[in-house]
Amino acid sequence: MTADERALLLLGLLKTQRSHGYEIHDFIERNLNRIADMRKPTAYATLDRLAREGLVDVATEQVGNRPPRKVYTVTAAGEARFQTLLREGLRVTEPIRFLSNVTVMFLDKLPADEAARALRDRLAECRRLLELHEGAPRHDTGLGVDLALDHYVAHLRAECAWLEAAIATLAQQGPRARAGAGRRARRT
Amino acid sequence: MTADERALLLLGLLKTQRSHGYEIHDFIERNLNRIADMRKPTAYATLDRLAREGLVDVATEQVGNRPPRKVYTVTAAGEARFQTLLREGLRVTEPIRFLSNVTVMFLDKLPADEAARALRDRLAECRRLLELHEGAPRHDTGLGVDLALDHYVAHLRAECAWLEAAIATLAQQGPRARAGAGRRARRT
DNA sequence: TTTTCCATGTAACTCGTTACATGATTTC
DNA sequence: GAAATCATGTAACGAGTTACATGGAAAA
Repeated sequence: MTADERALLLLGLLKTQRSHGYEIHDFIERNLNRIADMRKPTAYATLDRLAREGLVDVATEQVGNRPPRKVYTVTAAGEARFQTLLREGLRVTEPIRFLSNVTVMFLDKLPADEAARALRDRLAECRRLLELHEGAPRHDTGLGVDLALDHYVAHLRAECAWLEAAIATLAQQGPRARAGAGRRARRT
Repeated sequence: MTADERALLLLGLLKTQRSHGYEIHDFIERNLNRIADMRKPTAYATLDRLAREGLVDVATEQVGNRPPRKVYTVTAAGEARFQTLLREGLRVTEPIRFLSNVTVMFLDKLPADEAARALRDRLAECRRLLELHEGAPRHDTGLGVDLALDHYVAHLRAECAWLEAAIATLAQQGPRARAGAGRRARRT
């Protein structure tokens, strides 16, 4: 998980609901453990950084005799940054890796047509790679390497299939439900 | 890529063919770029570490007027470590991630029955996770999070399918072709 | 002639993790 | 009374990346 992915994640969560370090870290650990993973000091440090960059506002709140909380709210600049990071996330292509789960989880925060275009681009790229590797001549590098390439191709196929489904889903839901409709469960 | 994965990768490659830093890094960059990714200083540093730990032997060789090469060979200890690392790699389960590509590429270096058992275990775990997430009640966390979980499930499915195929492949090839049969192409 | 290749590294920098610190409060 | 929860961090450590250094040879 890169620094940008962390910023994207925290901004996205805070956008939906203002929160403080302890709670947001807890939420990620409990509900998003299959999608993301962030240690506590990293969460606090990232929030701090976001505040220094003016992407979030801080307000100290006291509840009963509990330790005071630093509650963060996304600023206009933060909102803008979120949009940028989300768009950048859609362009990232690293060897081995596919679309970042963090990017995916905020796809509905993008205008439907833009998300659709980005996903179609990824799909095209994905299919290109698939063609490239599916029938590709294997260097005589051993059965294990072949299995590893199969492994790669298998996940490439999964990515393609998911992209197709995601495009369809967004096409249905996108035009109706507008961005910002996401609510996340908090025991609060 | 963890330090263990790097050690596994280099030991595995050196096992097949003795080599030096420049060549081995070049090989990874050219032929394994979909499976692994290692910077040059990291490659050199790792080789150095392996040497200090007695897992490889070093021999300086001169070819013509070229800069001298430090050619590495796997020792008995290195062979043992390779086996350990490979077995450990099969047990690693991290959130988000699946079987490491580096582990996969050396699967044929394991006794067929042991590899089969490990893969069947992974398959069981994979199916368990799939059941857990496939029809799982989605917290009301927004369309994007749903897509991210779909994404996870899609790759989980791919992993299951690949595991089944890999088990079948190893069952056919394993008993006949013995370990150490891997050859990798070098322009040398 | 300039660029790229061969071949090995060092140094500085960035960054994240682990472990620790603090202190009140609630639960077992 | 002990342990876990709430809440925020600091400090030390380890580890990897980028940029830089060196220097001859071959290719463009």
